[in-house]
Amino acid sequence: MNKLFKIATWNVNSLRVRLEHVLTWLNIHQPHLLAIQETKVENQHFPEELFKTAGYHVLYSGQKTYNGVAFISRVPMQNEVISLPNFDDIQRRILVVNIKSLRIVNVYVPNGSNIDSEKFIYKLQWLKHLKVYLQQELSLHPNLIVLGDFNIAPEDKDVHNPKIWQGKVLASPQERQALRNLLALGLKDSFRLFNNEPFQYTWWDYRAGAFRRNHGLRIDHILTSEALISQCIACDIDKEIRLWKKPSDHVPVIATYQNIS
DNA sequence: ATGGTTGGCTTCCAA
Repeated sequence: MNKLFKIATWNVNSLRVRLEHVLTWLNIHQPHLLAIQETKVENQHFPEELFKTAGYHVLYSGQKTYNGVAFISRVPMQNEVISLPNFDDIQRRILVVNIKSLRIVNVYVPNGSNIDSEKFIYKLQWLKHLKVYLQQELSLHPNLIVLGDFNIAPEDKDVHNPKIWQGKVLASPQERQALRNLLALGLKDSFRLFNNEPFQYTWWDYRAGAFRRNHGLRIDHILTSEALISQCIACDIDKEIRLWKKPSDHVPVIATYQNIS
């Protein structure tokens, strides 16, 4: 059993607008599993048949206009969870599945707007409840992967201009502490297992030529539990597709695992 | 360069 297992995350910023991109990207990369965020589509309108025809299994949790998460998979999945326990929330931001021996958590962490806002308080609350939930998950499922749009740049080297971003939403000390609290449960930032270089981003603002200037942030992550680390053999950002016509403002992150049974 | 872009059943809000 040395077959490689590829898992990706991608905030598509509207699945309906990005449908062709997603199908094309799946064809090129052939991941076993893709976790997507910001589908912005209600369940009744999810393009399920299209993915099924292309040979994929799908699971989704969506709402009108905002948020929404989904899994697209080559292999069957068992849906387990679609909301954080003990946290009353109508926003569709989490989806959890079992695939093979893996437990996989897809998250769309709240953006937080700015640090003086109600939305920021909601973001920190959401992350606090996520931590409690993941602690419980890890005790039951050691082979855990948590991936998605975390809306947090872990360190200054994940930010194109740390001076401008200092204390701002997506890079504030409170958010970074919340992310460290998740990592302290026994999770690793998979990308940083293989690449310690700065200027490696997953999101660029649509405005002001941010991509052209590489004015980005690394806010999309794949966290791998300690039990799985030795099986994680690569983690890469697919920056190129930000050059496609009408791209999402985020690009995919792909992790490769070996010996998954 | 304190600007500007995208998506959404839109005329402003969220990112």
